[in-house]
Amino acid sequence: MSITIRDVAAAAGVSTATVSRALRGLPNVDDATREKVKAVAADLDYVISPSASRLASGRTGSIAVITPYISRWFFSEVISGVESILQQAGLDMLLINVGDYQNGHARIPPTPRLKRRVDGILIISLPPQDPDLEPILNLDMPKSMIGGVTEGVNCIAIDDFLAAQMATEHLVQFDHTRIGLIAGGPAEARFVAETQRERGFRSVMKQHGLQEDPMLEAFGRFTIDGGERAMLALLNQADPPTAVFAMSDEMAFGALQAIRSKGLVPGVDISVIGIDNHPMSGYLNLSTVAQPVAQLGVIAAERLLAQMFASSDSVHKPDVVNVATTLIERSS
Amino acid sequence: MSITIRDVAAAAGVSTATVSRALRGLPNVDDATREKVKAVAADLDYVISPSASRLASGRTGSIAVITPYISRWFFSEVISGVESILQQAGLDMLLINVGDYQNGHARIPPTPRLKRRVDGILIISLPPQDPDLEPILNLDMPKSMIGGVTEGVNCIAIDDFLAAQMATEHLVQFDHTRIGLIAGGPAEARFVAETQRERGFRSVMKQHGLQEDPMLEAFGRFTIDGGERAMLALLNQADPPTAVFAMSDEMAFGALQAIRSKGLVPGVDISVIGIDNHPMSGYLNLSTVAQPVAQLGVIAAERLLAQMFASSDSVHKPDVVNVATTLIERSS
DNA sequence: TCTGTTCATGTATACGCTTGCACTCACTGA
DNA sequence: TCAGTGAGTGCAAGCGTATACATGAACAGA
Repeated sequence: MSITIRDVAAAAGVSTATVSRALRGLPNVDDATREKVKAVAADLDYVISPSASRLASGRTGSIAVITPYISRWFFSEVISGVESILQQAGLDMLLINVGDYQNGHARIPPTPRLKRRVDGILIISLPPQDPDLEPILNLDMPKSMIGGVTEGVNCIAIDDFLAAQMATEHLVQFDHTRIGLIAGGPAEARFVAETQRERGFRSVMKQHGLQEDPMLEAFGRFTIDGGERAMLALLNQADPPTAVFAMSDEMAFGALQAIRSKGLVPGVDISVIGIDNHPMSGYLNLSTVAQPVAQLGVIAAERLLAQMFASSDSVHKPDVVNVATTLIERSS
Repeated sequence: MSITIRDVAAAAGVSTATVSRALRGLPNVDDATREKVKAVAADLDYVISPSASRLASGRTGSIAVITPYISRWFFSEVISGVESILQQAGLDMLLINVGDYQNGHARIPPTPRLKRRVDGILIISLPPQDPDLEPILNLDMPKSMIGGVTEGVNCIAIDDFLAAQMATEHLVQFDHTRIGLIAGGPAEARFVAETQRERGFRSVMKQHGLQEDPMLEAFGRFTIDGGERAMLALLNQADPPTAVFAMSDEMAFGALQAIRSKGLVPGVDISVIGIDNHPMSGYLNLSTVAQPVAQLGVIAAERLLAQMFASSDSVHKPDVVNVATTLIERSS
């Protein structure tokens, strides 16, 4: 019923081998032959059967993107960047949301879905303690990871340590001494980025001889709501902070809201700075450390492709790429 | 090198046919045999080769999700909803961004990527005039569409006409008479939703005998920036509106910003209402008509699955499902 | 006892392509 | 002239599974 490579071969008067080579752009095909085959294929509206091609060649032509969220801003931006590269390369993207169990669904281990199904894996910000992470890393195929520096894997991230330092330093330069921290969650459930940002924060505090007060630290779960609750908790203390570093802009948005709800003015009564440069940050006048989020996805995808198509003799050494961040000063 | 169904068959002392049936849960397999096969398969760490399975069965086990954007809030929410259902059903999601050319990439027609590659297609809000739409609709496989009511296709959407009426009515009830409209773009490049929302707006205006002034209408491209520019254009007129209906919350955010930048207070000097109930809307006190975005994706995916697994005798009639919306009154 | 039925299982082919290998032929340089 | 070369092409063997069909056993009913 559906037309196959044999139909094309017959119509073009060549063998199926030649059709296959002609359509895939392989060398050693006469130009005239190639054009004829292409014309016939187009005429017959023929498309290669991916299943057959994959089975015969052993290549799946698709790569898995593993992410804990799909719709959160950071992740959707990264995914968008990744997709643009994969589309150009003609690869399919298999998007796997491993965080879906957080929405009440049963957790489906992703490893079996990967084994014979993809040629490469791109991991977005999985925390090192994620139970799925190790089996994934053990799979023998090219990998690229965004945000979580891991031994032996091609990693790409901003320098979270530095970004946190920039943010904290910015607050210090306004002579703040009681500086609060809105982190994501407790240390035992953190992304690598969180840990680094905390370290950056503490290093600047220490450097300036500022006292770190556990009472000035709260968890915001990387959500707006969480940031608001965290900020309220900080504000409701006897001696609230005069400035706050939030590990993400979205948590900072919540913090701004909390501050206003107390009748205070961000940037006047309390300073707030985040990390991301979320599209809303400009409208909320939030100071932040900008990171090129979609670009992270683009670069990670490009490096994954480089691994996949690298000639085996060009020794591949996994390493870490850091992308630059920029301090953006606004009125908060 | 990699282990096949034959290895499992040999190890379990049965034929490959039995292994295939046992692992896929087909009937007419002895319980003891099935358990043994499963145990052996688990022991050997065997997973079915999707390529081979697809080739032999003719089913691809994956569905295409076609979208004009990935990272915009509405679309990422929908995609997230779709993914959760597909993951449960064990189907792969092939995400195709047909709007990528807007980012300067060459437009890659999606149709060839669909033909032998997927068992079903889920389309998110493609405008009817999109050149890719017709060839996609002509493909002979189950389809489900979100947001664009189209003949012969399973569609799911909110009642955009009604939603716009609710929004406009809300403004009218505050005795506004000069009501502006921030639409997405000009009529010749519109999503179906836009057209419906415009009709809803005009119907209420007409119903209350309010004059529609072309000078009170602007295009915001469904972005924050666009909304801001549109609102500024409206405000810079001799006789600016006293209230504005924006077709999306994100454009409304921009409008709020523009209003404040003119020293005016939203909800006091000028009322604004949007559609979506974006997560930021609460923080910006934006009145809006809420739509269950992720739910749209869930329902569309479920209905697509229903089509795919429907017995052929159960006559399938494509139709339109409307999801309820809710007016949310805030101070804007 | 015999036939018909159902269930459990095996046999063997088809799915549509890729690719190693062999072949032809024109062309080169000795 | 002839071996050597390399480009262009065809042949045919897989790739790993699904499934139509065949087989055999167990069992029921007459």
